[in-house]
Amino acid sequence: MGRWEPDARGRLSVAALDLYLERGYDQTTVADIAERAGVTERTFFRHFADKREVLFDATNQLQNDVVSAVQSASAELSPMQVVELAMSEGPVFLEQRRAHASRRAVALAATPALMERELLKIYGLRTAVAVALEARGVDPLTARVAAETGGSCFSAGFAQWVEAEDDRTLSSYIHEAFAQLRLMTDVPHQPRG
Amino acid sequence: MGRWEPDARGRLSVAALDLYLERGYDQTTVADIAERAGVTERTFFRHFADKREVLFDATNQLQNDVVSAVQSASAELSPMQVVELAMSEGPVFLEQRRAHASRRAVALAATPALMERELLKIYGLRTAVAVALEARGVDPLTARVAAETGGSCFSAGFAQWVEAEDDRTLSSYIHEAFAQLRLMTDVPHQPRG
DNA sequence: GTCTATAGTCCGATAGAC
DNA sequence: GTCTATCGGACTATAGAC
Repeated sequence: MGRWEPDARGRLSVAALDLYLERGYDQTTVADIAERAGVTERTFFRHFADKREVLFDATNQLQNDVVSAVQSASAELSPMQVVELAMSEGPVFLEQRRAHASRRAVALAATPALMERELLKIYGLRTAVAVALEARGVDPLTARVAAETGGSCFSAGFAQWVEAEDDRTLSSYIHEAFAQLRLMTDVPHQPRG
Repeated sequence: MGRWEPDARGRLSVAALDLYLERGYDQTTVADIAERAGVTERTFFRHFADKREVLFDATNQLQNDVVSAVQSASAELSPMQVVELAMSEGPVFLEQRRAHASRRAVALAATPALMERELLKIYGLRTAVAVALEARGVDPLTARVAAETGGSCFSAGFAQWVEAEDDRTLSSYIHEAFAQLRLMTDVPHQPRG
């Protein structure tokens, strides 16, 4: 056993979310978070670049998993099918963390500064998916639109999952959003090739 | 003529973009911007809430115009058609400002802090469009997916417009993104209702 | 227009694990 | 010895309070 309690990073993340919910993001100082986690302010900034990043460890993992899913998807699938598969199978590790995701969503909805960071992360995810599609030989415009709209379906599904109080999986909500998108773009007035 | 040069707000916006491009966002202080605009630091914060907001006057106007277009669209159009119309006709005032939009895009791409704010604004736009669709009687999930994916097509089209060096309109790029989306979701393996 | 709190950076010091 | 995680203090700039 070392000089310090292990997992300072994890304690900082927990303390930060709790405090953001208890008293609000603006009313929480980095010193408050560090104190509750039993470390100093300086340690906080060695683990996290800023006061927002402390809530985004899982989001960073999400991007890795989704991109991996794109890369390992069958070559026979269309770009949109690849995106639907990756966006629904990549985040399986979140299925067991719905309560935490829900509390986190409350903090994000209450704080524009946190929502900004969330949106930047999702934007990074969309961009990474577009790059991964291009690496499969998909042309740039198709890759961009597939990644963008796929990200939209992920966001819409995720938002419904954290708000709902049933037992449905995140994956099922994401598939539902994709299905809704197919229905909506399949309107009678639109000509098809 | 008053005691001060008119349009301090406009001068601050121009000075900020120029400085962000010249020396970078992080290397530019609010004092620098105020000095170049011929006002005090205090005046900057009276016009803009923070150092990022100074680049987003046009984005705020964009939301108003797009929402108005949704509200005044024909009742016979499908939700997706309403969104395509609003997303392509709302931003007509940008057509004459491509050079500025392009310079601004360079600053955003180089600065995550500015990109965060841009994404928050676009998120606000999507949300406002979803609300406007619901006010037309569209069910919430349909409204959300339509607004999300419509926003994606706007972003994809806008990104291509600022990067391109041809004479095509922003509107045409946005329509192209919507057309691409229709093609992509219209794949043979997908069952249709 | 002045004052202040706090975010975030940079310098280095310390102590255990290997 | 090297590597890695902690801590201390000084410092600038943002942003809000008075």
